[in-house]
Amino acid sequence: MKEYKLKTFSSPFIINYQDNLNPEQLKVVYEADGPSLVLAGAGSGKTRVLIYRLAYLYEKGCNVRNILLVTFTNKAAQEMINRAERLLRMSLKGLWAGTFHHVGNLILRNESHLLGYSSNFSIIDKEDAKDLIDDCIEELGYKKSTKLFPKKELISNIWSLAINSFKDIEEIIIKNYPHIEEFIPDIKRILHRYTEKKKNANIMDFGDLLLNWLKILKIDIIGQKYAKLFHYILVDEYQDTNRLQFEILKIISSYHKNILVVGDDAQSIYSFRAADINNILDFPKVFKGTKIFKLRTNYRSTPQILNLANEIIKHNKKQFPKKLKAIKKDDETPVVVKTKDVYQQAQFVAQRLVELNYQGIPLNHMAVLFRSRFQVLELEVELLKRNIPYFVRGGVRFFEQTHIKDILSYLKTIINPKDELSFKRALSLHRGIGRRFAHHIWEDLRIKRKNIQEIIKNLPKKQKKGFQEFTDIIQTIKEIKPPEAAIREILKTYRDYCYVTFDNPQDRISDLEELAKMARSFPNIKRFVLELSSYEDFKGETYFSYRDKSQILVLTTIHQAKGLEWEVVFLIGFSDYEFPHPKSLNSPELLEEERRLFYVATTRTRSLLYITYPQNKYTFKNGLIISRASMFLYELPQNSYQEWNIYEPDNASFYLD
DNA sequence: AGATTTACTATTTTT
DNA sequence: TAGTAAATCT
Repeated sequence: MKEYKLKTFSSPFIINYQDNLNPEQLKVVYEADGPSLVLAGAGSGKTRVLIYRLAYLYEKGCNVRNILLVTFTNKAAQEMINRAERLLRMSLKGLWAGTFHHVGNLILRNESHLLGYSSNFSIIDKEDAKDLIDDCIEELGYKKSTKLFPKKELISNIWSLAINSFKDIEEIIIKNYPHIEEFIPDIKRILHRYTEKKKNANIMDFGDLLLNWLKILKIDIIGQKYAKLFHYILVDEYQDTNRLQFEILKIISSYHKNILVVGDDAQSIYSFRAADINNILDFPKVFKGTKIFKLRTNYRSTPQILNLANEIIKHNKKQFPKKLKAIKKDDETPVVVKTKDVYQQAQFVAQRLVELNYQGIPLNHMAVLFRSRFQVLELEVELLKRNIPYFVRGGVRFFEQTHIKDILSYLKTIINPKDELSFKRALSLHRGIGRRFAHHIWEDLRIKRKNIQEIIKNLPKKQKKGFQEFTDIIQTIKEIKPPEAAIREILKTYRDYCYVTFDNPQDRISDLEELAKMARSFPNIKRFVLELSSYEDFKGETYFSYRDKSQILVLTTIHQAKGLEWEVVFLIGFSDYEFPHPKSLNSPELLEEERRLFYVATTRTRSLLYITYPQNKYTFKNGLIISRASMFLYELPQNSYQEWNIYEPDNASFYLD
């Protein structure tokens, strides 16, 4: 009898790889088995390659549950999955995808008991981490006013740098913060206490998500389990990974060895967060038998833009040398504009924006990039004056706002009763109870194991009322299943708190209404709280979603412009003293990173690039300084850019107010 | 506990 | 200048 085998998948559409990818890209899609390093220049379609590779693996019959896709943001992962699904006309549900933190979180929920954590551990953000460290400092009896005693923020930074770079605390301090060397033993004690406290409270910070992930992978059976699980591992933006992430990758790729990393060493710009450019430079050395692929065709930019970019990056020593080829037609040479001061710079940008918009380029095809946030302030004023709708990327994140965190702290207390931080936070929102009392009550309740009635009995009148109010809320919402109802219950009292505390209570309350609606799609409080961390979409950005996106101009830091592109780009504040950042001047490594930053900025451009710098600049420290263009400009050949001068009409005074 | 004053220090930021 | 952390006052 003849056997007829049905395919395990069936897609009625055949993906046409050949017509949609160039030979360089095709090679990656078909041949990137085993350790593979794809060096993808800016605008060379690296994301597209990953998407097709994903589709290809799926078509080959690989179960999506055996594929891991790691990206820089969760949003990026979502977008890639959407595109791959459109390609396949299939759902890729079950695929492991997201940031390292996200995947670590998912895995730790199943395995954390191995480290003495329970699966409902809470995650704290940087602000919370700072507060917890502050508690430790006080607990250990340090006087914060001691001269030079490191601030809580610094200690928290040291912690995260140490973890992510896989170095010890001492080394980090000596290298990055030599001025507090004398406090090394103290910092070690504080961080030791910090670690203990987190464990007792069943909470992890962002660093722990990676560190603990690695810890459980180091347990032989667990390491084997995940190494066997992930048949294929795909990593995007590999140039911005750090040492800790690298160690994780080493273990989980050790069985099937199909690890494909994609990145551009010229775009590594996150060293301040322990990203290590050596990860990409050393990849072939560490992963034996690495195939190296190069994507050298640039689809994004005109030859003029690309020429400039090539000229910029040429001056970096530490890199894989490569030259990008443009396929676009010739267009305008990049423009460098010298302006009198920041106000004239703002005027220029605004006027040029309007002109280009009038010529038919929609506002959302243009962007203004800058090195540091303060550089954009004057432009914002100018845009407001001219009624040009704009949007500054990366404001405070939705879930990091005080009022959102306040409400969540009640829910977190219920899910994780050990969570000291959330308990104290929620409790101290009630009249009469501050930091100190919250701490006392916590100790009585959890450490001395007194019961609630007993505690209430011994409290002063004022505090008694506050604590009673708090316990009532907790009792009530414990009975409530749907998270939406629980939030509304908390809001009954929190609403008043908003009016007393904030100067924009209405805004805050409507945010919270929004949060309640968001909670609607979750069956219970636990699911809501635990899954929030992957809710990347709910950022400040969504606020603007009701507006017509095509009519909004984006203002963004260069860092946040990663992976994006626009028809027209304005790079402002390109003056000496500001770009490169003065602090990078005496370190060759940092200086190279600043140059890469310049490279990233220019390569966001599809066709028109305006680089502007103000000559006169007021600083708080030195008063007026006269500045040249950035030192990076003088490294470039004259013909790679054109210079514009600004003329102001003599009777300009009528224009001023 | 909560309000007010004083002192200090100015990148970039994801989860 | 502004925004925050720490100290001091009520």
